Amino acid sequence: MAPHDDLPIVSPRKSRAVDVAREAGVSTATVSRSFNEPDKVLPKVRERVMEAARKVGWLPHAAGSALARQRTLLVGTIIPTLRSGIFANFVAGLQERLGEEGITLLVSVSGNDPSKALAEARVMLSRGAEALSLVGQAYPEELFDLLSARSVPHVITHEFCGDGKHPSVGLDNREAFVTVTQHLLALGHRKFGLIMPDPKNNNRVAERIGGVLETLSDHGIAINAEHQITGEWSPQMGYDAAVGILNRMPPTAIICGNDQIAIGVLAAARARGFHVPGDLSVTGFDDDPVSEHIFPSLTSARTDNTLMGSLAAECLLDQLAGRQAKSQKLTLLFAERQSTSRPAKTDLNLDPQ
Amino acid sequence: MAPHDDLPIVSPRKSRAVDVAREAGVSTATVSRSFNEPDKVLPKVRERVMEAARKVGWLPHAAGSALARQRTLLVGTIIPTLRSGIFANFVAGLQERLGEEGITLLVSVSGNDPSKALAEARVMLSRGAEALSLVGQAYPEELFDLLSARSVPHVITHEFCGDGKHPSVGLDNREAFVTVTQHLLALGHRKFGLIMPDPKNNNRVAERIGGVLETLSDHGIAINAEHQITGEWSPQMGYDAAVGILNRMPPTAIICGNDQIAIGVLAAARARGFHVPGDLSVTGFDDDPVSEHIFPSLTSARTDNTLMGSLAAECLLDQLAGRQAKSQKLTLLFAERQSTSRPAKTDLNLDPQ
DNA sequence: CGCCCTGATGTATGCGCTTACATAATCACC
DNA sequence: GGTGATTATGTAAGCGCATACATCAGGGCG
Repeated sequence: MAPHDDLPIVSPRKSRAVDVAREAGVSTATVSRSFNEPDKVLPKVRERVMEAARKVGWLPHAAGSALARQRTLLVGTIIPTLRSGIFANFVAGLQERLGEEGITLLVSVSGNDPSKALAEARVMLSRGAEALSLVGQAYPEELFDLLSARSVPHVITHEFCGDGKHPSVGLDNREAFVTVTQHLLALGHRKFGLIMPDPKNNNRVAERIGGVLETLSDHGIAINAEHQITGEWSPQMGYDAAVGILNRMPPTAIICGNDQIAIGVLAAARARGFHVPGDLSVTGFDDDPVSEHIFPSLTSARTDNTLMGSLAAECLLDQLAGRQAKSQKLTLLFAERQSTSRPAKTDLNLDPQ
Repeated sequence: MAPHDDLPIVSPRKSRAVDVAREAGVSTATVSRSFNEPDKVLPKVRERVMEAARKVGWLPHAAGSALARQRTLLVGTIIPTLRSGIFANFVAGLQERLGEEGITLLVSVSGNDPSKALAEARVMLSRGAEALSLVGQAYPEELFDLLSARSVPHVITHEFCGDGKHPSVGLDNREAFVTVTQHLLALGHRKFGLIMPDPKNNNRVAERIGGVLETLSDHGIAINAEHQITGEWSPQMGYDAAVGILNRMPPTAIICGNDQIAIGVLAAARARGFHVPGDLSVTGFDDDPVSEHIFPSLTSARTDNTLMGSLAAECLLDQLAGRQAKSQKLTLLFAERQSTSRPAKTDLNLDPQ
């Protein structure tokens, strides 16, 4: 036997459509049709093909298919991080909806770094992503140029952009924090602390901070500089920030950028002997599943991130199908709980009402 | 001008390597080399190529590349859900490490459904995944057949399999809950409640339950059937389960499958007037970042899931490079906090020590 | 000055699949 | 039973890229 006989001794080369075709006694065209347009092939033949495919262990290879069909059935999403329920739920919603259409989702994380996001976008386009979902709009212009040059459908999420420059699905972040702030104002608070994530490269957070400050300013209230803290968020960061804030001239309410921070604040209040909500009201955001069950339970607000994911998917699917993209403004779900109440003493509260 | 002139009026077809080649006055081979083996091409020429690529907006198309190169640089992971910090962190770790090697991660969720997992695995192989990361081993034999038939490297995570049937990276789940149980036994508890996720199709949870029951049994202790509850976990489930358990003949300690459940249990205890840890000790698992900051802070244990992700990546990279795969048993990080203490009254505690 | 070697580039084939088109087979109907 | 319509299948040409091999240009050296 010649040594170059094509006996698959060493590495049994992965099978290809032609192997299935041979096995089933048909042409590769029929194999392809059996999988992609089953009703264009005689049931008897189709079954023979399926059986042959099973026998030789064949799975169609997407690369070949993508090339021939000019269609990858790939969609990409770029998110700041997976380490947050917000984005994890969002991705889950996105993936579930896209999966229903046989589309595979490519996920990549940019850590809120615009240039990393641009690089990731390049990778995704190179991989053949047919559409992209982006969190916010804080990206280099070049990214959008890339998309429009190739007319790649995209959607901005976690942010509702009224201007309509891009289709978007998300919350009005400013409005959301206006709501939170007004809740506290209505309870009678006049002296505030604010602990937020870093607004750098994060327009959503910037909007939220803007919403708080503007609303307070409308009521003639300013936040003392040392009562306003931003940074890399975590419960510990909330704790540390709150300790600083409560140290001197403490406010009667602290608005937190999310529940993780707020839970740290609650711990700090406890450690410093502040009673919540008697001495201090605290609000979170995102409404973590545990926030309802901790003590004191946390006043918070959220939007349905899974829904946001599926709406984003819908928006991309619409565009891929040549339909008009719908932007959607999601509603805020506000949950008032034990961590907020009227301030115990009204201090210098001169509000004439 | 003839109407069929190749003027890109309507749809400016995405550019291909040949367009770049023409623009730069070289062949497609040189274009390819400029991108993949830059030092095999004269700097002057390479720059000309890069400039041309920029000009015509060309990105290499992965499908063509994959086909020609017989290499997709794609790796897949199948996880039960993204809606859990455990898996989100794991995926993040996995992706970070693979990304360093220029490998794109394909993520899909199976919801602990073995047949869904099999389907997802098929999709991933079809997409050209060169290796797979799987949570646990509770999959149809067919899935592993698929992998071994094509000799696709894989790794089992979130579970350490001593048997060495598959490379694995994870915790010894039984041992972990033995540790938790022994902690409570050492404190003097003799009457236990157990609230766990559903062990169906989830060997990790089954092992954990086994670890608890076996350890107790070694001490001659059995858990009352109505003090042992499993189900779809959430803080609310923990709350409901605990209300049931605390209703009659309450135990002095409740072991929970994770922190979310435990936080629900804490809420139930509060609602029923049980003081934690005086009247009731509670343990969680996974050590959620908030668990240290809530009141009472929660005794919990965890493993480093991001590390697990990067070790899993390493294991796959080793196999892809033809090196030996290393299984790794991760260490348990146990955190004793306020939610556990000696039981207030020793009840019927007859332990002679 | 010619030879050979090295390094840069080009030519052309094939990766695995889909699909337009060609062909063959079947059927209805007069 | 012949004709045209209809349906089932086959043939073959790419999809965009990488790369083995061929070619060509220099350069070193005798």
